[in-house]
Amino acid sequence: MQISSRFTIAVHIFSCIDTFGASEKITSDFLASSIQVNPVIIRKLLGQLRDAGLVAVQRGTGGASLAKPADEISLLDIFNAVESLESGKLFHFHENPNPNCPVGRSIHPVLDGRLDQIQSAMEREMQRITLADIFADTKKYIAITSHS
Amino acid sequence: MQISSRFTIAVHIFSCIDTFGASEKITSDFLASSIQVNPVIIRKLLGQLRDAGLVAVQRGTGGASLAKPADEISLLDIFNAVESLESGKLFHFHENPNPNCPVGRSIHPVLDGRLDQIQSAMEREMQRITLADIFADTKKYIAITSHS
DNA sequence: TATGGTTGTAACAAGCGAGGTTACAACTTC
DNA sequence: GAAGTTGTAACCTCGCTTGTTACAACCATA
Repeated sequence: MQISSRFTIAVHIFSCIDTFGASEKITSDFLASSIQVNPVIIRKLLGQLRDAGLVAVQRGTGGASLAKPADEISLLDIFNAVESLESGKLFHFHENPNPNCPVGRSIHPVLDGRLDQIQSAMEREMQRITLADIFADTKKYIAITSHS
Repeated sequence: MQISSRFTIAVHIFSCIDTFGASEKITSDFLASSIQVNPVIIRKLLGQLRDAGLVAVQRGTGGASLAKPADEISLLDIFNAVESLESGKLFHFHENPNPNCPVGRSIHPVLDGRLDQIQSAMEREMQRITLADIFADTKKYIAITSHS
């Protein structure tokens, strides 16, 4: 099962805030047209990002902005905000291994640490990448492809 | 979205083969009772593991066994065998970013590499762990908890 | 060759989460 | 109050996971 597109959509939202935030009001409708999904999807996502302390959203008047400097928001922060994993675990373990079987008893103690180890490797990599990196790359890409 | 339990079930299957393979015939019914899931689930999984060249399954007479030495089967091999990701990608990207928006155009080129980088970190960790490691840990755990 | 245990697979169902959509109350500025 | 926006409820569809029954194909052995 793939990780849901909420994650890439969230990054897209941040890139829009950075690119257009100075000149335009970043509403859910504006974002919806860049991302091409329903505005309500965006609002729900912005709600998750707000609850995680990553964005500020203006009620009534409208508009989203960063709640922190870009280099203090990592991809892991975003991932954890929008991808609420069951009890924080990336891997879904089968529920009822047979406790009367030696292997059934041992599978959890043996595997749990390994699964954490794998998940940690992924999280470490996500933590190393911040929005500052993404914004820099986006600026570079837009500059290269626009001065034609 | 969590990774499906097929992965942990598959590892459980291998542990049973290693622990009981010498003394018992490892049928889908036997495995089903240790894992406590339906035998048909096991047969489908064994089919995927067989197609990936990881196990050998006897038709008619029944029984599963390793198709390779344990230290030549990594958790990544198992993961790829049972968790068929859409086009091999861990992250589901939103389908239609707006090509008329600078950010919509750049989000793919900017993010794709980063996502691959994260997925690679996870895969590298999975590749480092082989069934030989799991089997050794299982033996250790069973030994410790059985001589009471 | 007939029997019994087993695998492979089809067919279906229930449950869950993702993603979509409409609708509307609550809010804020003008 | 009007206009634009957010927050949220309610509902839908779709696909995937997991579970289940059923049965043909298979193979060793009696």
